[in-house]
Amino acid sequence: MTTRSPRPPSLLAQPSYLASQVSKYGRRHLESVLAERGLVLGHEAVLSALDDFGALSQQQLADSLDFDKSNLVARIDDLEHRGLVARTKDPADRRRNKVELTPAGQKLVDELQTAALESQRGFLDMLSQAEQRTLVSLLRRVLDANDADRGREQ
Amino acid sequence: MTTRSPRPPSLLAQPSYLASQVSKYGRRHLESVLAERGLVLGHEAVLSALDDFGALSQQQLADSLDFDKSNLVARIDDLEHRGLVARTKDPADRRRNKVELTPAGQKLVDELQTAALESQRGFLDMLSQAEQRTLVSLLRRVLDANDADRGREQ
DNA sequence: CCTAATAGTGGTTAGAAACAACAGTTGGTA
DNA sequence: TACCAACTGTTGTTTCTAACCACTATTAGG
Repeated sequence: MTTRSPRPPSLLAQPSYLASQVSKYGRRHLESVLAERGLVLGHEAVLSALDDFGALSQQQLADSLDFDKSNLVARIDDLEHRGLVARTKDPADRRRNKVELTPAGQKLVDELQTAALESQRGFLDMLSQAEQRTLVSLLRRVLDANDADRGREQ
Repeated sequence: MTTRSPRPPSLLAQPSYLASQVSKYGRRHLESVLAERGLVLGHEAVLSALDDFGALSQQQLADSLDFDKSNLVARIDDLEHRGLVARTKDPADRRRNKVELTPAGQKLVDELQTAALESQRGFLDMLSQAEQRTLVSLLRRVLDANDADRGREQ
């Protein structure tokens, strides 16, 4: 029985360390789901945003996901080459690219939603449903407040 | 007033996405504190572990921090070159390196503890003290359970 | 009309994380 | 005692996240 060495208590006292390590586990689960389909986290983020909001420009995608716009180019290239999204010049403003899901992309998103949900099982099982809701609610408040700060200073 | 674009609701519903983005903000705060001292997160993790536990082997450090042992080598090299930790062969088992804080390293850890605490302020201020405790408690339970799983399967 | 701002692209850099292969060392056992 | 398996640290490689900068094309405002 090789029990893990305990983590340093001084790190466990830091909320950001806890969040980081928890998300590390969540990521490991999710990445295995995505890897089966040749995707990485950035791909899922783009697909989810397009699913939720419909067609967006690359800049809007970057804003929505807190990505740097330059880092989106390659992700969108990948998805475009695989026929999952379509990139077309916006005739109203020819600087903009309109990015939208193709039918194949929409189909994949729907699959991913359920697969992603399933993959998170076993990762939060130790909490009751009520506790999971509390956790999500607290994390959302932290994220929202920090997003608001970030939006203000820009 | 350039308000941030909203995040995709389907991602906000995923606890691991929330944890990841929250830790991203926490990391940004902490990194600025560490960067002033020429350190990165991995350095702080090593220093904290040695502060909490005293001398450890590199393998024990890796286990405790959930790092791959190969990724620790360079971090410890850095700290050693700066005289913050000492690496000595364990005479009882010459495969092992005993890694321990030097007085300078101990002094830096003490500084970092307070600076890190300070840096987290403004990041969690929107939660009451009780809510912060709840958040930490829930995250710890998730982390502990996943650590236990991981320890078992290895 | 000119200038500033915006949108996308390309390139670079640093760090996190995972993995494979290897040498030296140790410990158990045949 | 000699061998074999396991462990420890090291090196190297690869993938992904993230944060920049510079550049071009385009748009919008004064």
